[in-house]
Amino acid sequence: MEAAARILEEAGRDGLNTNAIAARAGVSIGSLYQYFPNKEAILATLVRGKRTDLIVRMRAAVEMAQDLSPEDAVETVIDAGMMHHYTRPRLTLELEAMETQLAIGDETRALSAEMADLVLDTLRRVTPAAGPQEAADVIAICKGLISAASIPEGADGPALVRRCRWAVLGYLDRIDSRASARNSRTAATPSPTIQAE
Amino acid sequence: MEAAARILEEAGRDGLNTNAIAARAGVSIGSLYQYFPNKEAILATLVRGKRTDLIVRMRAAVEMAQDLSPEDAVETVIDAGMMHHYTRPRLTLELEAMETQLAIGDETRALSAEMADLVLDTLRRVTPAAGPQEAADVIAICKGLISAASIPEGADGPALVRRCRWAVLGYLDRIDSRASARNSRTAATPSPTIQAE
DNA sequence: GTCTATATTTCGATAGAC
DNA sequence: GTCTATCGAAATATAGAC
Repeated sequence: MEAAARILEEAGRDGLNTNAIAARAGVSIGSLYQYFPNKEAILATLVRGKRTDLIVRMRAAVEMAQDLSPEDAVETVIDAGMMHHYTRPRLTLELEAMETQLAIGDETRALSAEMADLVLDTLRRVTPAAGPQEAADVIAICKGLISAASIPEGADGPALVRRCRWAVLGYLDRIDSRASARNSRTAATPSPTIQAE
Repeated sequence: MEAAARILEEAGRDGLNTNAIAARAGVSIGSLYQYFPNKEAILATLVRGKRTDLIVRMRAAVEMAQDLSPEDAVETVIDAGMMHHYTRPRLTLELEAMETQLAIGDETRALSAEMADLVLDTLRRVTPAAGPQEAADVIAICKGLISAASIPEGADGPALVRRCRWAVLGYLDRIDSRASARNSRTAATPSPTIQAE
């Protein structure tokens, strides 16, 4: 697995083939096929490993964030997702690009659901009205910001976390305004930009 | 070009090969290679066409948005980006996934710069303190939300635009709070969650 | 269990007839 | 200009020796 990961980092997904993996691992192609039935199984194992790492980080962050203020809790969770990306950025990016072509759509959906579930509790501390849709949106927002930032490899970590935090809290604020505008007309300083439909 | 686009939509990037393109276009492989030097040229042409469409839409939206309120202007620009994605969603997704492996990184960077430039004027109407970084962030946020929404093909357009709008305006609000907190200590209701560093 | 050698397929690209 | 036929490379996977 580590051989495959290194090749992905050094040569990208175009340079990843079973011969290269076997050579990099110091075994023959025949031996490789004794441990994996085919190439896709290798990639799937790699993806699952990355996903497990993500879930572990997120669970730890959610756990740790319980003692913090709601806003700092959100930041802690964001930071966990970011560290996942920046631990091995190139590998993460390549694996993410390959996921769509790996016949493991069910696992992908399950991961999304678990991720949304994990962050939802933390989000609700800031915005009680938040639901699964908002959790998914927050994840999508952070993913978008993190991916965009890692394309030119200019990874200014702290600044990126800050901007993710702003985006997430800003988004949640809007949800909040919307929810309180719906529930009472005496909501404190409802944003004038929010319009009913 | 249309043959290649259709194959991408029907079979994805794995099913896209020069033989299939020629067959779908109703010509022989030999003829295909008289119009394109190699496969990459075909893909690059496809990507450039999509990009031109995006730029055209965005320019038109920015133009049209000038008469609207700042918030509605932002929404109009967001809507243009969304319509670009949803005109041929599968094709857009596949092309986006292929961009990174196409030796046209310069054009990609140029497009990002032009996109940021295009939206910046509109953003500044809401948040004068916005700069290139914020423009890039807003694009990344919308891209993240739109991509996430199109993975399960459940494209609820109006709801998605609304959530993009919230995310963007919420993010810009934070930038605003930060800018006014920096420029004057009498800023109206600075968010208590904003901390100086 | 691991190796070498190779079968098999796929695909990008070219040659040369018409 | 378009076609058929095919080359050549690369890559997945297997057979069978040791």
